[in-house]
Amino acid sequence: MIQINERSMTPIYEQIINQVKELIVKGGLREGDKIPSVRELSGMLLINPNTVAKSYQELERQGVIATARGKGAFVCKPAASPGMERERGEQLREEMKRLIIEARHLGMTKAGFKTWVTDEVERNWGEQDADG
Amino acid sequence: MIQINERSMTPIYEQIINQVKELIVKGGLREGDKIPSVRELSGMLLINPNTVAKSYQELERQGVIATARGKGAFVCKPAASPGMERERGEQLREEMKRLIIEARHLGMTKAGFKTWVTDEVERNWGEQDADG
DNA sequence: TGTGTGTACTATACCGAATGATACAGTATT
DNA sequence: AATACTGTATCATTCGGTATAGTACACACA
Repeated sequence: MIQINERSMTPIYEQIINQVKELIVKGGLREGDKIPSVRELSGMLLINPNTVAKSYQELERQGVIATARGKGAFVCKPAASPGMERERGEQLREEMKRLIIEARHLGMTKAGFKTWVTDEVERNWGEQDADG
Repeated sequence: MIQINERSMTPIYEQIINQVKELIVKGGLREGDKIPSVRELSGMLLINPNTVAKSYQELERQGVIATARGKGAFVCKPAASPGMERERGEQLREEMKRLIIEARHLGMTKAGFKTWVTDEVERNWGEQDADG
């Protein structure tokens, strides 16, 4: 379900965040589904509970999951606050800009880049939405 | 020319790397151009020379610039080694995957994402290339 | 012989990531 | 009431990367 790469440059708590989001997007987790408890997941991944807790707190801050003492953590319906969307939208622009510059330095052409992006979208977007 | 954001989460030496690459892509720096010396740039940015040196070493490792003792650092002609291209290509795929998943969680539609990417490409790609 | 260049090395300070352990607070079940 | 589960909070500690500081070396050029 969730796998951790010890040698990755991205910290463990971010790997958890990213993989939970990926599972949701790709249909492995649906709205209302219960995700493993802090202690469960820390036991499965052989990492510290505090690290998992940090991931869940950030996921809740982003409106991806909802947590409740004694009950557990559950997948939310997508409902990001406007402020949060602006914040993460700006970050997304910066990352895309960096990615484009990197692609140029790898020798990609503009047309090649566009088709490459299209391929990656088809591979990672998950289920179709209204205008898919 | 190059500006450092002290409060940014990205380390200074990476900011330098990214901005040098951006300058090259956007035409501010061309093949053969001399870039500021380690001590010059560290003086301009009010940072430690070792930090600039680290940036230049990574830029040289990636084949973006060439350095020579006593002469300085100069912009290279793009000639990345095949191994380097594979390494960075894989990294690019991972980043794009993460970016796509993030876009979904921000409520973008597939079509909306594609047009957004197109806009960013037009804004950041720089001069036209063969099939632009 | 100078001056400017990249490079190398050591030492230090700071911060985030991750661990370990303990305790607290709310929920559900028995 | 008791118990077991949940998320949360706090403290201490270790570890690695970032950045600074200072010094020294090797090469190029005038």
